[in-house]
Amino acid sequence: MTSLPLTEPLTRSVEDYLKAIYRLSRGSQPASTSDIAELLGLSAPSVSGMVRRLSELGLLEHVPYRGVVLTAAGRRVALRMIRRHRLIEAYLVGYLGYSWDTVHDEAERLEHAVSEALIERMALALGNPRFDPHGDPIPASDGSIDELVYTPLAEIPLGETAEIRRVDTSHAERLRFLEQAGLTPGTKVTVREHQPFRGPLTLRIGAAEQVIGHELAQQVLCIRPDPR
Amino acid sequence: MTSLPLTEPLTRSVEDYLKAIYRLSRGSQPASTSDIAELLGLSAPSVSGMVRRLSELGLLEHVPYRGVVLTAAGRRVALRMIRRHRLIEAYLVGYLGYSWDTVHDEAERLEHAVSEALIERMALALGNPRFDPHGDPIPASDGSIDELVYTPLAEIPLGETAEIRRVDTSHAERLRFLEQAGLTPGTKVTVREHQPFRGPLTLRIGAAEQVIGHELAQQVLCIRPDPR
DNA sequence: CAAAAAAATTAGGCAACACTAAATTGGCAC
DNA sequence: GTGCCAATTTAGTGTTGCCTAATTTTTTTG
Repeated sequence: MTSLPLTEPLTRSVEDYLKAIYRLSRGSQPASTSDIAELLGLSAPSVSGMVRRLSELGLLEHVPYRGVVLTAAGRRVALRMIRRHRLIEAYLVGYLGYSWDTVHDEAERLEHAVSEALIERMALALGNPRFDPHGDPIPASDGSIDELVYTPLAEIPLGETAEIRRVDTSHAERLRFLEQAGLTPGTKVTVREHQPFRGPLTLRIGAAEQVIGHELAQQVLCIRPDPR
Repeated sequence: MTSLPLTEPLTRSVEDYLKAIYRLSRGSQPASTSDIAELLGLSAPSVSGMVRRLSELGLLEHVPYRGVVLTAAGRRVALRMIRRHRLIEAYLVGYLGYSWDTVHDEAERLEHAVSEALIERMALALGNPRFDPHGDPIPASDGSIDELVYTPLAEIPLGETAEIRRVDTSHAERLRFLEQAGLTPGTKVTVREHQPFRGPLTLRIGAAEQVIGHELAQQVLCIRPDPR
């Protein structure tokens, strides 16, 4: 069975739902109505209604009261949106002087308006990058994506040096803090101290020391020099 | 009386209506319902309905059965959209390798999605251009625009040499023809022949000769070396 | 200037998407 | 295993923005 070309143009709303569901069902857990509502800032009944429509469109499968999983067609759309979003972010930072804490909102709107042709031109201008400014992988045009497995900075053992590869937040203030602290992809950090009970970590970054909270350190993803 | 800040975000539709009405009421003629419908590809009743809403929002004034004129607030919105559209066109041609016949559709979608900040960054990258690739003037951020008066190529007297400054169409095929014929802004052309009754013109462009129809020649706008 | 044609408006609907309030279902505690 | 709480769905509404059909107004024309 070949995948249907999916001719009808999708609305912004539909694209946002699919993207949200994709994010929520990584690990192939079904996404729950309330999680989707939470992520999109909508009421649960709105989500219920849209979920029915999307399942009628063949973009997802819905088991009532159980949750929602994307179909292949739905996943294709979601990955296309993620590709657009991340390439737009990369382009805005690379060519238009945006900082990594301000690109998200702009990309969030542009991703729905941009043509396939424009996306490919941006990709070309950037040299087909594989990661966006936050270190998030950019899906290829065929929908393939390499989700690498990283270790959260919060879980790096005391004394070890790790290299930051990805920052898993789009919250502007956090990103600004991280940048000012020097905690950006590509940087090497050593864990100097780590208070118990989800307490703060003290890091050495080059010559400087920096303290950050446990929660934030969960969102800073690293590779370890000798992985275990 | 100061101009109200107009806080509410406008929809794509509203922005398109205001842009269309602005275009139609140059020369300060009121725009008719059917002209708006024609330009936007909508039915007349749809336009009637939207016109009422827009007049309630204070964006235009409507005299029933007579037509529609933008208010200062409406004109401000229209000019902002036109600025966006033309800057986007200029940017896509200047930085992303678009040709002048393909930028229109892309800009038509992006103009609704782009932030003020992004527009200003594009303008900066381009060096605050005053004209887009078709020679259309780009309104300044304060809404000022210099609509220069040009002479259509169709009205240049026989034997005279004129310089093309602007091409008044967004029709892709026409633009492609004009480009291939060498009839782009900045080019000097001499009118060699002009058949009567809106017949074709024969032009000399550098060393080459080119015949174009009267209708198209109406859309190619020029300045005459010694105006009259 | 009256009748026909053209233009505009009103009336009545529909689809997408959001909401709140009310009903239903499922899982867990006891 | 019954009862309760949380999650979910259904019911009923509102807004935007489009449509067609019917009506009204304006313009044109013989």
